[in-house]
Amino acid sequence: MGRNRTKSGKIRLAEVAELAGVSPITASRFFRNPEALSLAKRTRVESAARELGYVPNLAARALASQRTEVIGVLIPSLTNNVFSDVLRGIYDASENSRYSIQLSNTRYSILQEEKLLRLFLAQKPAGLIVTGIDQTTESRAMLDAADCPIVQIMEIGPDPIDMMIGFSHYDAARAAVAHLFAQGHRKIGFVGARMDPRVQRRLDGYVSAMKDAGLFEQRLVVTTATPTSVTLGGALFTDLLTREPGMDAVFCANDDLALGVLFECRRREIAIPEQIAIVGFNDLEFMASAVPTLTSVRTNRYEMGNTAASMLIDAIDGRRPEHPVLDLGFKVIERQSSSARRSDNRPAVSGAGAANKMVALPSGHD
Amino acid sequence: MGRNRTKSGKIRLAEVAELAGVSPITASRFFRNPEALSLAKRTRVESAARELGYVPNLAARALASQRTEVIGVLIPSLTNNVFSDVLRGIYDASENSRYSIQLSNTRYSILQEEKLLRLFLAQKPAGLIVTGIDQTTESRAMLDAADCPIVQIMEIGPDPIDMMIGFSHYDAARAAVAHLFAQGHRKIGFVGARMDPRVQRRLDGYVSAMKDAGLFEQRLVVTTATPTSVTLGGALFTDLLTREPGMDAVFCANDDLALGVLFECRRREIAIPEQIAIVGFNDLEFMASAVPTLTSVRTNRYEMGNTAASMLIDAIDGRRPEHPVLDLGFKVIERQSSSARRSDNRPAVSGAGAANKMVALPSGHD
DNA sequence: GTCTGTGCTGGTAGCGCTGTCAACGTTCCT
DNA sequence: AGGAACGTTGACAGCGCTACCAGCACAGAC
Repeated sequence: MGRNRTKSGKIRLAEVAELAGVSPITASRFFRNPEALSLAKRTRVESAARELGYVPNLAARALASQRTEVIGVLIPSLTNNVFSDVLRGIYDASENSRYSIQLSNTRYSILQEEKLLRLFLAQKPAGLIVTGIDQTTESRAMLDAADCPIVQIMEIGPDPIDMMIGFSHYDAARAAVAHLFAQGHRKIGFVGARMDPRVQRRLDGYVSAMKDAGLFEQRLVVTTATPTSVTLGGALFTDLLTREPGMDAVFCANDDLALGVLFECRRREIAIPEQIAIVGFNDLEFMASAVPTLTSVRTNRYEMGNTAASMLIDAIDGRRPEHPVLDLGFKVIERQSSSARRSDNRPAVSGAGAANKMVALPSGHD
Repeated sequence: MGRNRTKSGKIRLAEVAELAGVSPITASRFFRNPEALSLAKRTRVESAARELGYVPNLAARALASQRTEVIGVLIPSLTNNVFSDVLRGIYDASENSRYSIQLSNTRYSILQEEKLLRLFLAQKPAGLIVTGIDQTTESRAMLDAADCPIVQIMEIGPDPIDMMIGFSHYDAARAAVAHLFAQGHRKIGFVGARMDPRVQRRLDGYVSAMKDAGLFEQRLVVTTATPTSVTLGGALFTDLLTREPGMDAVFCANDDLALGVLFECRRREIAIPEQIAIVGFNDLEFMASAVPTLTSVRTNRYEMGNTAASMLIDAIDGRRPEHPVLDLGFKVIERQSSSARRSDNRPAVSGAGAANKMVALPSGHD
């Protein structure tokens, strides 16, 4: 056996076929569509492959079949822990499939995204996951013309390219503000960093809610293009406080900023929520643990990535979902930092997040 | 032109060659080793490729050349933000090279690692980045036999497979404990989660430092196999406090735990650092922003990933580094949470981390 | 003038696999 | 009995690229 090995010493499909006593093409079929083989040959090929430790050569397969088993993923940031949750979901879903993930970082640039898209598309990916709904016209054209399934993640909007999974950042922000209104807050500040399209839509949601209540003032909004950080949260909050000392609540575009605000309040001995209420966004793990515990808008990041990859793989395999657009919703998780009145002025010793009251549920339009 | 396009409509090398008026093989050389062409042909091929928008077919290239331009990366976790920094470094370094990254998650299982390694190696990667120095015997054998450069990251140790970049977690932990000793602390607790090999070595460093000082007691150590979180930090600290109420400092195996301890202290109204000092590990961004600011051991995660990928790419291209083992060291960043006496009993309003005093520098053995 | 070496170029022959289509045997129907 | 239908199998011909080696022109050495 193995008398005609490839020079690299690797086992080829031909060797497996020879050992199994079938033609190479039959052995090939075993790996792609085992049901097409008779039970006898199937077991023969299987044991031959196992015995020889055969691993298919993906390059040869890709070349011959004119398609790859690669799912391209375009995300804007590797730093942001929001995306690490999404990615984990994607990788988990891909793990038991035959598809592998090819990840690229657009760095929040739609031009960079366009460039990467061109590169990806040239390699004929099996599927594509792209972030958001803001692409260049050129990118959009390429995606529309692509002959593979595509999922847009992180948010939902009109006119999907193919499939779409996310939630309405606009509605989520409105819900957060509505929650603060319900607690009696009126002068609600907005703190935002990076200002990518999704943060922008959170700002839009905030603005619309404030305007609806006749409470909007431009000086209540502080934003920057700088990437987010805890420290930045403190700095932006300081800005906001200078502009509007009478502020009674802050809605932060993400949880890092909210933590920064919390610490800054502590530095300034501002009582939370008595003097200032805080609401964050994303509901990262630490929010339930902070003192006081921090209210946040929970988003289903892992599920988003996981479902996106599952839907994509199903679509690649010809099982298109009934509903190509999936709204995963959000929840306002109400905690101490925004409760109308604290039951006890000193923090509870009992531990964090004992009772996370949920306020607004699933989501969006409809 | 294009009279013999491939059916998929894609431009092939042959088309480029035809337009440039050279043979396909010459055009091929242009992309692999442009210096080998005469200037005239080089410019002709270049403009032909640009004009046609040629993108090479990587599958065909891989099949013909018997090697891929893929760098395999094996990391134990996608959740842990320590790895997101490392990954960012890796992706950044790969971005301007012709290599692409293939990422897989071992989930802290060396058996899973072995399985993934087998898969990777079968595709003849151009290079490999693996986490840590604890592989199965089988994995080790495969890696030793692999005919591509390999970099081990996150820590350094004896007997590198090929290249290695990281720092001594053992020494870093000893330095953290030494810093606490220097501040006058004696009953120093250890809080650790997940207990992967690197956390284990931090514990070992802590134990040895404590034993050297004759201060080690088993009940000062609280660990769990549970993945780390801020909330867990509070819970483990609570445990520790029950066992040893007289404790005057805690060394946390990572910053999330440290933040959890900080919040738990706040809940219990334990003054930091007067009653208990805190030292974390990794120096994540929020440590400088917390109130009080938190001492931590700074590790060069981005640089580790970035340098690892750069070294690897250089090695693939035949430029092996002078020193295959690189110790990136660490720094104990001393902040309020472990200062011997606070200049002012109330936290400074001025903002965080104004003066990060560095204590122990670079590192390890030398 | 012949020979050797160097720089550049091209022809040939695959890399390992799969798409396509034809062919076979068997069953079931008319 | 003849034929259609199905399930199963195999032969052939590439996929687009590169390794290998041969060949050419030219320069310098003898």
